[in-house]
Amino acid sequence: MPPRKDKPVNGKRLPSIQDVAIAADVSTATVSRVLNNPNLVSPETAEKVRKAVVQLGYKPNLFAQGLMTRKSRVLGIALPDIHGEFYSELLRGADAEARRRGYHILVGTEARKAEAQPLTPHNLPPGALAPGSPELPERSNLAFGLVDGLAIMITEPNELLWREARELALPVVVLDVEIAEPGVDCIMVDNGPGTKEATEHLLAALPGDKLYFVGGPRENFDTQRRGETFVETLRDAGIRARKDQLAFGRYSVEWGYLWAGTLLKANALRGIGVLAGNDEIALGVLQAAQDARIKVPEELRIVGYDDTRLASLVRPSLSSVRVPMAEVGAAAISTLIDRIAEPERPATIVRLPTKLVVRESSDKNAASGGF
Amino acid sequence: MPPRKDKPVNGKRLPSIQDVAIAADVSTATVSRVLNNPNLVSPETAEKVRKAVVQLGYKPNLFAQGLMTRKSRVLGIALPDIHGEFYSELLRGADAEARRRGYHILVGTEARKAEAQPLTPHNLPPGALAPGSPELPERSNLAFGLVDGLAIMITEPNELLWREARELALPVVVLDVEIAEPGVDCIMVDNGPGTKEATEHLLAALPGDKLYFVGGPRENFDTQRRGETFVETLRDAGIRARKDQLAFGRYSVEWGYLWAGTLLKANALRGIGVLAGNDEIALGVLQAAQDARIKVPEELRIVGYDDTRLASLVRPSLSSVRVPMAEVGAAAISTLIDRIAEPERPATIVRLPTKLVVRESSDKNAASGGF
DNA sequence: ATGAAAGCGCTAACAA
DNA sequence: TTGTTAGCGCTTTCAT
Repeated sequence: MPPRKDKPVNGKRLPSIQDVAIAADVSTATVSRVLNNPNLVSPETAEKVRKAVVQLGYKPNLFAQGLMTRKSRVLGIALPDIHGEFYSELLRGADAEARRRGYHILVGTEARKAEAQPLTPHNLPPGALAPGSPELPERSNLAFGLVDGLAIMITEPNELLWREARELALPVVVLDVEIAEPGVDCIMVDNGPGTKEATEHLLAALPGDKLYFVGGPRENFDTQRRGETFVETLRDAGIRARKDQLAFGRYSVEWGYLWAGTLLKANALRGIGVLAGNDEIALGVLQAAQDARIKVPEELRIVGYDDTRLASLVRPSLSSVRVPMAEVGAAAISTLIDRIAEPERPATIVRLPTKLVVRESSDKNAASGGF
Repeated sequence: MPPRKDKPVNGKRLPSIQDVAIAADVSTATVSRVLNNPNLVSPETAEKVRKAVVQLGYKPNLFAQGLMTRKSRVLGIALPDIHGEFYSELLRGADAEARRRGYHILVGTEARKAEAQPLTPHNLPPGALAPGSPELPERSNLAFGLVDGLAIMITEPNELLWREARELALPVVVLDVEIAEPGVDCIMVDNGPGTKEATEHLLAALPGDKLYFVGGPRENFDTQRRGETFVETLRDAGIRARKDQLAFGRYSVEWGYLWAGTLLKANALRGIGVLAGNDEIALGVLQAAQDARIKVPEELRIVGYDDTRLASLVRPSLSSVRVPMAEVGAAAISTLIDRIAEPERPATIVRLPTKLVVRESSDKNAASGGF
């Protein structure tokens, strides 16, 4: 066995499997076995090797390992933007599940704009998104090559992101949009139950024509689905929603405040009920009401969405539809790992339920605060 | 040249540098050069190669690349807990800076408990933390081997985490604690200015003996430093702080509410000023005041800390000391990348300033809201 | 300017 | 049970 050439890197050379093999007086194969398939090695040899491993402080080189096994135990997760409470919860759930199963998480923010060609949200026919244009070899923004799988969240039509992900020969799970492609699992928030519950909750106190849905961006899938369910629930109650009962804007306090302002001018903010697209919008409406001395919930009932920390911290506390973001993150990772283990299994769709949490902003008898 | 063995992985085999070389009718070395040192190759050859790269959709194998170069362009970041607005801001700043400089981020939550041996926060003598005990080869919780550098945030004494990081032959930058170790850069939040400013702001309206500091955990470095500066500022104003003017608990609304409750019982909540250890604590105090019909800011002045989104969204809006978390994250990444490029340069300490943002909770004339 | 060849550190047949 | 050997896909001398 020729002696290893000593090419020190960065000052100190880390011990390689060779060093361990020499120290333990065995072959590298045996060392490898001790680390990966201990049952193939006699207890005595294994012990010898382990001692050498500890003594030298040997850590397998993950690049070499990855080169051989094509596995890194790293999962990529691409979010539209890691801003705010919302995504941080998702990331938290994802990270917890990942570490539980011995994986690591590589985060990637998807900063690019949505592309010209919109992606149809529902039941996309397989192959419809097949690579068409010969893409330029631009440096990809996710370290795709290093990850064993990829979870991508698509909240708005974004063909480019999707295509890029699909061209990879990588297990992919998609969050927030249903893709009917074999082998692609989806994790969805089922906005239905929560939205229905919230709308009915408001209907219990107010006539259907006094109810408003104030959503986020019109392109946002969740806003779309929440708006639809809102309309359906009204219809089920015998009310056909007017166009002005649905509004779309942004997921921000400002937009909620603005929207409330326009109703205020028309003297129409009193005596109505509002289902907001998220908690920030709801808060904007709430603040506008407070500034106009309109009593919440007596004169104006408000229900937010997402049930972020904000909802339970403001006064009056905000009724809100709880969206289990941490669970979404965890489910994504869990599903991804399962698919890696079993690449050919049929695509699954996980649907996580939403649920109304009633607080003061829609019911003066609701328990205050949140603690 | 013997033909490559075709061992398809996961269905499809990705093109290797060999495939490109064959397609372009050059050697693999040339392909490599085109990708890494284009100036070493004639324009015509380069063009040929590029065409083949695009046509085959070739992406270099990052494991093989890492094995050779010992670089992955991935940076690890270990946070105590990725909960809440606070860390999500940090992560956001870090991710933005990382992608700006062509790196990716691997997140790792440090879930382990603080160890028995506490880590002295300031001016630790070099070598004091040298590896002493022969650690068990437990599976490390960060994919250390895959990252080019590591940013770790240490908010409380935690020798184990530190030692583990130091044993790696990895560039390390430490957040939130000063480590006097050669080659280790530190990113610090300079609590001084903001705390001083906030305390003086309160002193302008109230006598020093009516001021209280309600901190987070006693072990938390930031809470410690904020408390100290609070005391110093009072001293500079000629007031010697009583013990009961400093309180320590947790970084939560509940703790703030609780603390205010005890003062309330003693009928001592009116007419005082409170500097809270973070915004949640401040909010707890605020809510207690509201529940007790104590007017803020007229009868009770409150200043929070961190200036999270919460501060500008509650009513009355919360004065708060702004902590530039996104900048902290960005600085950590930036410093880390600089050190990777220049491993031997002297250790630097980056200090990011804090600054008081006055809102309604401490000054009734302050502009409302935040938008 | 280009190619041949030697590994980087590891795992996995295949032998023994 | 263990060792030998052949690569994984890439970069990088060293020749040419």
